[in-house]
Amino acid sequence: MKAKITLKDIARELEVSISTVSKALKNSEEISRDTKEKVQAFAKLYNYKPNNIAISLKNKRTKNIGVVIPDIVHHFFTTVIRGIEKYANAKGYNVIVCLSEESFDKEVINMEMLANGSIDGFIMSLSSETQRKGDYNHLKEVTEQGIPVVLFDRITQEVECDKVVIDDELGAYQATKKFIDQGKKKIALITTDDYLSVSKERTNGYLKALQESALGVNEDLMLKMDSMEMDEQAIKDFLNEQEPDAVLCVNEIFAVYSMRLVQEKGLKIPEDIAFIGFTDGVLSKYANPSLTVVAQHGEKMGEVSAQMLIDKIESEAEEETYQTKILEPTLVIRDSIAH
Amino acid sequence: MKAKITLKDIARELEVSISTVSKALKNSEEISRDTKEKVQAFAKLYNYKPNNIAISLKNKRTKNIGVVIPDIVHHFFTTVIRGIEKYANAKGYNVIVCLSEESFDKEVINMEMLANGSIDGFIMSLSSETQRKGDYNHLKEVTEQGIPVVLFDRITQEVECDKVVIDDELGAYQATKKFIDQGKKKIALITTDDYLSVSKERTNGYLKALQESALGVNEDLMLKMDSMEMDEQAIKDFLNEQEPDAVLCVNEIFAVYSMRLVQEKGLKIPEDIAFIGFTDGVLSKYANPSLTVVAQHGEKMGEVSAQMLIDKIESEAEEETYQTKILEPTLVIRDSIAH
DNA sequence: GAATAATACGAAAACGTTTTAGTGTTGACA
DNA sequence: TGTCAACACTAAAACGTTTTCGTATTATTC
Repeated sequence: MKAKITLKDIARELEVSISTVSKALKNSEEISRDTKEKVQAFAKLYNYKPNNIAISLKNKRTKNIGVVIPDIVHHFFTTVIRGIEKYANAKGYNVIVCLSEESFDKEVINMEMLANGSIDGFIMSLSSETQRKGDYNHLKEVTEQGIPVVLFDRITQEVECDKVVIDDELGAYQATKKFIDQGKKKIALITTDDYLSVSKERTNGYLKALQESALGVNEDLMLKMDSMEMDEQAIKDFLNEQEPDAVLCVNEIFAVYSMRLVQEKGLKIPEDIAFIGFTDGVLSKYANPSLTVVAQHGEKMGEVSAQMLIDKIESEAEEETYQTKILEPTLVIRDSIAH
Repeated sequence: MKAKITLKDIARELEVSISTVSKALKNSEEISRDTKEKVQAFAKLYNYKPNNIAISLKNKRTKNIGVVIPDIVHHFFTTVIRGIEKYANAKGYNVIVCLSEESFDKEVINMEMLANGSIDGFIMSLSSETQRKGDYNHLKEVTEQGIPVVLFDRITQEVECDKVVIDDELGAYQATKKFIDQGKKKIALITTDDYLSVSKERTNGYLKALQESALGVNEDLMLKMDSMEMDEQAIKDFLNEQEPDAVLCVNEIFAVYSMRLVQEKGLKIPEDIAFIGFTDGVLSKYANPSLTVVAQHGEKMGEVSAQMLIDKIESEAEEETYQTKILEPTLVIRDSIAH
């Protein structure tokens, strides 16, 4: 086991000062060619690598980004992480991932843990509990300390920071409109409670499309689930009672599960009943029939978030201007609707 | 914007020394009750939190774990991360996630980046390229520096370190045996090339079960895909030519895709042809029919890995004893086989 | 030959902690 | 009154860097 070598070790070995070693390794003009060559050769031989922690302490820059998300076993979030990781890594940053598991307390603890010097900035998506409580003091504290924050997807207007979302309302609007254009008459919505910012937006888009149409809104055709968990019985009852001919679901799982239910009843997809979900994950692609979805472009979202964050981190300026980037959703047409 | 307060600030404000402040905050016996109360009150008022970086530099402990995996948009790996995160977080550790994207070079770069002080240990699963090349020098260098490493799932015997795997051979053996017991005669295997340690193990289990049975091995019934990518045409051709009555796939995607293919041909699952896959992900659960799988218990694997790593990190002893933990796979029975 | 400039290097502070080894003051005891 | 211990605190080193400022030596100029 050979321990890491430090500047001090090199200095002692070569009988020069630490400053000389440091400068020599940086190819400073101050140091003679002879000394530089000697030091660099020695450093290379012993595989010297500067200690990141020491540099962080000196520079007050860690080159770490904290990512706090509610859940990682979720296709959308993993694609976002991938996008963040890609961009961040190319810029020499590491990504520290923390999971809030939809819990307010965990979100707070994780942020506090990271905010004490471990990271240069946060990228996060709010836990459902946080959105329900509407308590954003942990975010405000962090921004007040001058730590940049980028919120994505599950955001709030109550915190001043950069934000990245897709136009969820537009996505739901386009999907609903698609159903209307295809002559569907009983267009249902399966969603979660409105405290989730995204669910609310999506519901709005659904409502808007229906209001603009001849169909109008029928509250009975809207199923609001209490939590993110699948309540299989609730969906079953809902579909049996309402017998819609089209269903918009706020995620893939609701959609795929619903498809199986109606298929068991002998209905044909998309002739008898059509489906559109949100999130372009593996489920949608490999479902039978494959599911038409509103793609959220998670990877792009991650990249944009990382870019905004790193720009803020690296900009010397203390401008307090924040922007919200709105990405366009795309309808990915598959076999769960006519085409 | 209020900047973070340091020990020095408190010391100056209260006209005591930095050491006194440090000790007072630690409730040291050396400090008088008066002073302790004064310091602690002040610290609380100004929300003092020690700087993690400074502590890391002092202690030579970062309380960070580096996780290097090939891919994050993959259910198995995300469950492992969740397991790691859960355990690590409970122990006060943060998780830095790096993606090798199945690339040897990225794996090396990521490890080098983290090995210079950023983390206390690694948990990793090898990239396919690394396994193909068989070059593990980056791992050896790290272990030689005394940085503990835990390999999981995609491992190698060429590096001395702790390891966690599931018994892939046993899983495949049990699955194949299940088919045999159910009277299947033409049992096919769809796998990837053998350089992936897990594929090899699974193939062995499949072969072993067949050899022990009256059926024996038929090489034609084995399809080896070149890469992890789905080659849809290859699978289509294979199924058409061989017409198996049972198929074991090394992942969910191969299985779900295959199921759709045979359903389009009018075959009934599981009567005409049965399927078992690996990885208990969302796809298996929501596929139609739902897919029987060999569950890999990713979350458990993550927890065990994190536990082994943190034990090593925190054990003072310099024992050079390494263990390999083998987790038992479980067959999760669903509708893609008779039951 | 003296003043100046250029060269090559080192000392020391700084980042924010922790911790060891003092140090000065007080009170008790013989 | 001198010794010793207890108490409450401080100085300083250490972790591994970077960087500013200072300085000794040599070279250049008039």
